[in-house]
Amino acid sequence: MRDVPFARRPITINPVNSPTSGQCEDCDARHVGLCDALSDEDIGFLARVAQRVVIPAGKTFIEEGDPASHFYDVNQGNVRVFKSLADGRRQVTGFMGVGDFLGLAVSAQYAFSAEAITDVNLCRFERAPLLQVFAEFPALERKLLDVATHEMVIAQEQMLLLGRKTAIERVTSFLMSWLERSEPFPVGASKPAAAKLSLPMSRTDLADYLGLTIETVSRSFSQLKRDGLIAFTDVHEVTLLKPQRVAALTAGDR
Amino acid sequence: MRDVPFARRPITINPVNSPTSGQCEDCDARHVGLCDALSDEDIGFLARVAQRVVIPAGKTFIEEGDPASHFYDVNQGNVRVFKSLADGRRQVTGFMGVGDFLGLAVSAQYAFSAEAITDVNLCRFERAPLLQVFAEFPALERKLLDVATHEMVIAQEQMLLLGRKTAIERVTSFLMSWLERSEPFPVGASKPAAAKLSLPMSRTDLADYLGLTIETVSRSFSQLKRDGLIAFTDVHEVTLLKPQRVAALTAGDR
DNA sequence: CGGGACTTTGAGCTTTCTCAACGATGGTGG
DNA sequence: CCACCATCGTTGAGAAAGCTCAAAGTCCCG
Repeated sequence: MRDVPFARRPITINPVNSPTSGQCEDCDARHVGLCDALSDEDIGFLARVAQRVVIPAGKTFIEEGDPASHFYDVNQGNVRVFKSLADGRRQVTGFMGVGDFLGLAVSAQYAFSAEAITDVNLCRFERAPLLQVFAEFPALERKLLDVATHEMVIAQEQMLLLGRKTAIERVTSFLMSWLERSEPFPVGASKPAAAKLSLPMSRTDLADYLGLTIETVSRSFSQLKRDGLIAFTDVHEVTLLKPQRVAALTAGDR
Repeated sequence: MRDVPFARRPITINPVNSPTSGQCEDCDARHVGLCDALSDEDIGFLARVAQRVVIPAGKTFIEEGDPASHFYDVNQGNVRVFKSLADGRRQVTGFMGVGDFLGLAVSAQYAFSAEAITDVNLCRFERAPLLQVFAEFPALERKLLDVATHEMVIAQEQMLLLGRKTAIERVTSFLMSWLERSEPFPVGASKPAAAKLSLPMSRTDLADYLGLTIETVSRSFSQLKRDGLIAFTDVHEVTLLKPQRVAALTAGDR
């Protein structure tokens, strides 16, 4: 399912948008991100202007420079957001998951591209109708400001990583932040034990996210393996054997 | 005036905050950024909760990790925003100027530090009162969302620079983006002639912004000088002799 | 079982960094 | 008013981290 190369599966659009909130009940993103700002009574007004969209793995659904006609909210799966240079160099600016909001743009064009890493379920919103809902529910706009602010904090952290950290620091920093995202609530456990993580993205994605080459990413992983800090069960599944020692290599903020 | 090293001049606070809009009339930031969202009639309600603050060059006025008690709006001068690692490595995440808004934070602590590059005039807002004004004037909150979104676009561009561009590309990219900021309205002139730019920040600031060392920044400038693309009248004043040829070196977006 | 895509490992190279010295500039005090 | 000193910026030479190129290994599917 994941990463079916050049899948020919078409984008699926579910046009059934009842004004009831029924369709949101079983959504993984119901209580995170934007949607969390609305009560069960109000969520229907947002759902009414939403289109459920399924994007097959590998598919580009936002193209840098294209008219910024839609907003997206991720319900399921993982997305890479990136910018490219004319000669093909690429910078992944973030990996988006459940509850993340995509497509914020001041200008009329998207400033970035977005591709499905895994098969992805999205809610797609047209610009104008969504802005109308915002006008009716200020809580949405406030939430969006929170989201944007939080993204800014993450972006600054990433600039620090890209501008000033070594390869090993970048890789371990990524592992720890990905761990945090995977386990929003690390219950108890002052001495965190081993943690298994799924890494849906390719080494290329990772390299382009960390400002490295795939070879350097691979060598960094190998070094961490040799040192007994991590172990791979699968290329896309890593276990942090010594999370604290991994964390110690991240060169965290002062 | 600029860069008085370790100035002992104290922070000046002007407590006179009349509820009239009078004090905003001659402010350089009146019609940019946040304040631009309010009419002359309404601006007084914002001014009422503002404190005018003067920060001497070199002074840190936001410290990473401190309680995020205030917001700031730059009225005059330049500010560097940065994050640091425990061992002193520093990443400047942005240079802020007139009309820029500072201090957005989701968490209770600032995620970054801010220092005055030149002497700086700020409007300082306490958290709670400002949020109240936001509640009364939704246009402010919307504007803030625009601002945050725009900052996100700039941050993504900077990640691309830090992760994927060469030294010369970083320096020329910086020059062109600084040029854009200095001349928000490049009237006419399809063939832009030479443009003189003020670079208030130090080479260290620049290096920490571009993810380079000061030596590499210096060498890049020297190369551009040798090639006849730029010329320095002063260390902090550069003239782009061939803006288009400089632009050609930036490896812009595809 | 074979082929293609992805990942890992190795060897040599390039860009940028580090260390060092020199030069310029501006503020201060004699 | 000028000389000195501290700070900042420039230039050079050698070192190193990470990149490029190459080849071998792995895994998933058909």
